[in-house]
Amino acid sequence: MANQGPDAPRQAEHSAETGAASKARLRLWLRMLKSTRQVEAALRDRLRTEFDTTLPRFDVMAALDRFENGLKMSALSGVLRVSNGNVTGIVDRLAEDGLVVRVQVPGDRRASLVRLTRKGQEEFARQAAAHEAWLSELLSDFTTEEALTLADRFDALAHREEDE
Amino acid sequence: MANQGPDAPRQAEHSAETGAASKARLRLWLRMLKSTRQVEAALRDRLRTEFDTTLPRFDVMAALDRFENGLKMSALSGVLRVSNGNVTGIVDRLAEDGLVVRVQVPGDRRASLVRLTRKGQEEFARQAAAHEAWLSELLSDFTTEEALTLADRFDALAHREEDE
DNA sequence: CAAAAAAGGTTTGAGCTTGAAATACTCTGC
DNA sequence: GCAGAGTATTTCAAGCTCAAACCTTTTTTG
Repeated sequence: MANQGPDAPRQAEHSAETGAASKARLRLWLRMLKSTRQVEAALRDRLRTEFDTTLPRFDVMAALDRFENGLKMSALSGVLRVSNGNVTGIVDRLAEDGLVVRVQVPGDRRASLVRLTRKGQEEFARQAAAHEAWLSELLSDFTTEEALTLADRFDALAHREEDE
Repeated sequence: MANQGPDAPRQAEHSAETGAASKARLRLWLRMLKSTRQVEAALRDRLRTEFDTTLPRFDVMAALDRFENGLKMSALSGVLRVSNGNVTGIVDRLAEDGLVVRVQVPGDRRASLVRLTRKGQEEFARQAAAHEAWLSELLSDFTTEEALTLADRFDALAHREEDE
C-alpha cells in the first residue's frame, strides 16, 4: 500500500490534519490488529486442541472466576463488553457442560446469578495455567519491564475510550 | 526455551518460574486485547452507521484496493489471514452489491480473480478516508513518533509468529 | 495415458457476534 | 391498585468465523 503517490506528501510540513500523524496511527493500528489476531488465533487453536473449548467460553469462565459470588447476565456482558444476547448462548452451552449454573436471585424473578460449578472451577484452573504459559511464550519478545510499560500505556488508551 | 526447569533461573531476585514475566505479559495481553476491541467496536459502529457496511467487508475491499490486478480467492484469504470458506461468503455479498467482480482466470477453470469494480473503488476511497480519520482520532493519545516506534515493535512480534 | 495427488473453491455445521424486538418482571407515582 | 417506566434476560435475523468435507480441475507420476 504505502507509497503510491510518486511524491505525495511533499510540500511544506504543516501536514497536521490528514497528514503524517494519521498515517503513523494507521500503521500502528494495522500492526496492533495483526499481532492481536495472531495471538488470538494461537490461543484459540490451543484451547480447541488441548481443552476442546473456545476463547469466548474461556473469557466467560475467567470473568466468573474473578467473581466468586456470581454475576448477573447483564453484569457479565458488561465485564466482557459484549452484547447481552451474546452471553446467553455461551452460558447456555457452558451450563449444558456442567461448568456453570444459573442461580435464581431471591428477591427478583427476572434476574439470575451465573456461577462456576466446582467442576467449572477445576477446569478453569487448568485452562488458566496453560493460557498464561502460552501467552508468556507468545509474547516472549517482551521483557517484563517492557510488558509492564506497554500495559500501562494501553491502559490509558483503554480508559480514555471507556466512558462513551 | 521457557525457563520451566524446577531450578533453572532463580537466585538473583528473579525467582520467576511461572512468575513475574508471565504475569506481566498476561497483563499486557489483556490491555492489548481490550484496547484493540474498543477500537474495533468503534470502527465497526461507524462503518455500520455511516456506510452501512462491516469491518470484514472493509478489510476485503482494502486488500483488493492494494492489488489492482485482482486476487485469487486463496490469495485473498492468505492476505487477510482468514479461512478460505470465510472469504467466499463475504465476496458473495460484495458481488451482490456490485462492489467486486469475479473474473475467470484464462488458463485455469478452477480459479477466479476477485477485483473491485469502479463503483467498489469509489466507495472504498470514501470509506478509507473516513477510516483513517476515525483511527487518528481514536489513537490520538499516541504521538506520531510513539506510534511509529510501537508499530515497529509489534511488527517484530508479528513477523516472529508469522512463519509457523 | 490413466490413476493418484494436489490445488482452487464452495458447502456445511457449529458456534460467535451484533442490534433490535419480544418477554417477563419490578418499581414509581398517582 | 394500576398504568407506565424501567430493568433483566431471551429470542431473532443477519452476518462472521473456523474446520472439515466435498467438488472440480489441474498436475504429477507410475
